[in-house]
Amino acid sequence: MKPLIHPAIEDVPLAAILHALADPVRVALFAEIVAQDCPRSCSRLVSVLDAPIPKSTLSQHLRILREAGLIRGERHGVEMRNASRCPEIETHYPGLLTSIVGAHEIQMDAGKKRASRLARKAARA
Amino acid sequence: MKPLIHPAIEDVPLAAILHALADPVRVALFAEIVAQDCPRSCSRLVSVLDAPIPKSTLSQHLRILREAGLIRGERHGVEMRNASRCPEIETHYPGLLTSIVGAHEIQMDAGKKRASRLARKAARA
DNA sequence: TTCAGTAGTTCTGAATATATGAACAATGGA
DNA sequence: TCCATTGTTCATATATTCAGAACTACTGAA
Repeated sequence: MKPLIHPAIEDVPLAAILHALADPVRVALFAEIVAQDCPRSCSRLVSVLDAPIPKSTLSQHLRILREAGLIRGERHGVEMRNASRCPEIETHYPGLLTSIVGAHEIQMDAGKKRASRLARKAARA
Repeated sequence: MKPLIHPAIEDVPLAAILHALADPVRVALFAEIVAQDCPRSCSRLVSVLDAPIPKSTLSQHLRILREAGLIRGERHGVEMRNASRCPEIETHYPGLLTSIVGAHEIQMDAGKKRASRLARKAARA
């Protein structure tokens, strides 16, 4: 089992941070980790996703978030706990993560509204 | 010559916006377009990049920015003028682009400082 | 009108990245 | 020890991206 990589924020190119969050699954995972104050295990994280994903894929996604400096992972026995590194990043790139997570929530809300509009329309027909 | 695609912001997934900006060349292009108040032609844009890139690559990068709703392109005679769509996006995702462009500038400054530190070190040796 | 030059675009194959099933490693009980 | 649980790594099929070559579209000059 290879040791986990946690780069210093100043060593992470902005492109890597944006790339890590430029994936619907990964923003959702990150937003959940940020929202909860206690670290989340991988298996608990899957449950917040719309569609279930294979665990190998989840593992890769979390590695990308980790190596982009966005989360910190710690192995506790058999499970892996994932915590956000927001405060560190906030000092280096003020407002960046807040606005991205905010945009993600705006998008989720818009999606819900669209879905319920479609549902009402279907119910009338 | 295919017509240019300019999607409505609400139809662009957040992932597409972040993906478009998750590339060093594309953020640099976008930051330049945002910084200038008058639209920039493709050829003028190349000059702001550190390394010159082939025009086919530039064309693809600008298409990605366009289809992510970030810029608006207009053909004027033989040239293509690229303008930012920041105001529209700002109303939909407040603060998003400001903080990303801001982060890009922070990164550029850090890069410059690092370079001049290395230069001084080399001069001493 | 034809030609040459300029500014971008599209096509295409090679290089690169991503997703996932299968095999594997690590830990904690029974 | 054996098994269940959690997650990682490997192999490979699939998808994306880059950049050279060929192309389109427009302009001005002859």
